[in-house]
Amino acid sequence: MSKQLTKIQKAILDFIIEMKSGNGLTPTLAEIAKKFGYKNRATAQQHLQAIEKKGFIKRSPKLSRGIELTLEDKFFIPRPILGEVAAGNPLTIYPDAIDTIELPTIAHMPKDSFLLKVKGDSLKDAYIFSGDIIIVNPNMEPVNGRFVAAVLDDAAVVKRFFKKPDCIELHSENPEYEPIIIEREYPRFQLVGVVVGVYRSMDRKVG
Amino acid sequence: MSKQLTKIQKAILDFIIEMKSGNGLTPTLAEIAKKFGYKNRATAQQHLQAIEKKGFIKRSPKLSRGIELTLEDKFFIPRPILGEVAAGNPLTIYPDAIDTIELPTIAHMPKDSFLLKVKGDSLKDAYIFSGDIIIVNPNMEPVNGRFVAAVLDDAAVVKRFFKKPDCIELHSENPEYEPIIIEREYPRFQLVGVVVGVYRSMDRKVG
DNA sequence: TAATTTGCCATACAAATGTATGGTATTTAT
DNA sequence: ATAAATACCATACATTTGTATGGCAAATTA
Repeated sequence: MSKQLTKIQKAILDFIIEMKSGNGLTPTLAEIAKKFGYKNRATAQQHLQAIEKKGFIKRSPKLSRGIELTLEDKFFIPRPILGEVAAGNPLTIYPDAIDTIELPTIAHMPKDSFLLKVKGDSLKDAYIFSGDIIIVNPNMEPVNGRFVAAVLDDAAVVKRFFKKPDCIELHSENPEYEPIIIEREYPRFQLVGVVVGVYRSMDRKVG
Repeated sequence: MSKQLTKIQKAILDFIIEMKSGNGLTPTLAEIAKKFGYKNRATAQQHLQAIEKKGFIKRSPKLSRGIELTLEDKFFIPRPILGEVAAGNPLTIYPDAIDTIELPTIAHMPKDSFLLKVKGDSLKDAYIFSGDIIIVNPNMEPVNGRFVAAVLDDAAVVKRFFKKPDCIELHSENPEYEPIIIEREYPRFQLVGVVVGVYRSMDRKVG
């Protein structure tokens, strides 16, 4: 493998990854320069040359936003995990990312969705296991029977959503857990989003 | 919802999606014009204006490659699945896509990776279930114990890989299935790639 | 029929973009 | 101690890019 990146080079690479993960666009030289307070694009350009020389990116000459992440050939882009959830024993959601998972680019998420890492086996009846990553979309209308992530008394849970005429019910897959019933105007409940997918990295031993 | 797209407008939108799915970059006006044989960018620009007016894209003014797919928040992008695999009863791999999966957002598909759809419950002991999508990386060196996809007598299988001094063994997770032993130079065996991840869309009812 | 939309052309322009070259100071390696 | 890499600056240039304007023929809609 090539040499290591310097601190600044790594920061720039992180910015590129962040941009790409965010809006899908790789930054231009000007955007990099602005982000890091450079007074001209040449500085950014020289950093990119160094990063490319070390093999972390590949640039298409003359192509705007033409930075390719060599990392992507390894298929993974690091993404922050916002918290851990357990359907049975809710865990606290952390304000900042508690961990980073490398999600394959193919499992890219809708712009404003986020990731939660499942802890414990309380979702195993839904075929979701400890260590799996769930993708949560906060801008999706929940439909009865779908899995949703919700915050309840400052803890995060993942359960099936059912809207009843006068309340909302959150069901566990495991019948041993009683459904949680949310009365109208329950102040300490907030729906976070709909679970749109599950991803499991296979580089660890499963089973 | 807005009006429908014309044939040409749809073709341009498809091209944008194709570009974004391919290298992650949304095309410039010049690239669209070139693709469709226009002699200037203005024509492409006018089509984009029409497409935007109908609500299918949103453009960031002055930003190069600044086309956003409005679809992103609402819909999912279809992607080809190259075949079906079942660890127990191998199925034939098809030359063309047999189906499509709807992956969240315009996922950037790494160039040489591909998807296989799992059929049957023979991988259930590995926590992979019927309907799950496995992501296969053909350019990765298999390590003992990892799951690999392989073609054996024109059928695809997914099994754990073990390299022994004089042969290769493919193990099922389910002990009822006998390990497949590949002698050296077995002509009808070809390793396809390493399973790097599993993705499960949650828009269907699981469990 | 008249009005609008569609689909293309040409030209023009300011801003953005990638690139090249040369310079300076500091840090790191040899 | 000398060389190389690092991290910034400044300036300059050809292309690329998004945008605007005007024109024209065909198809669609009112």
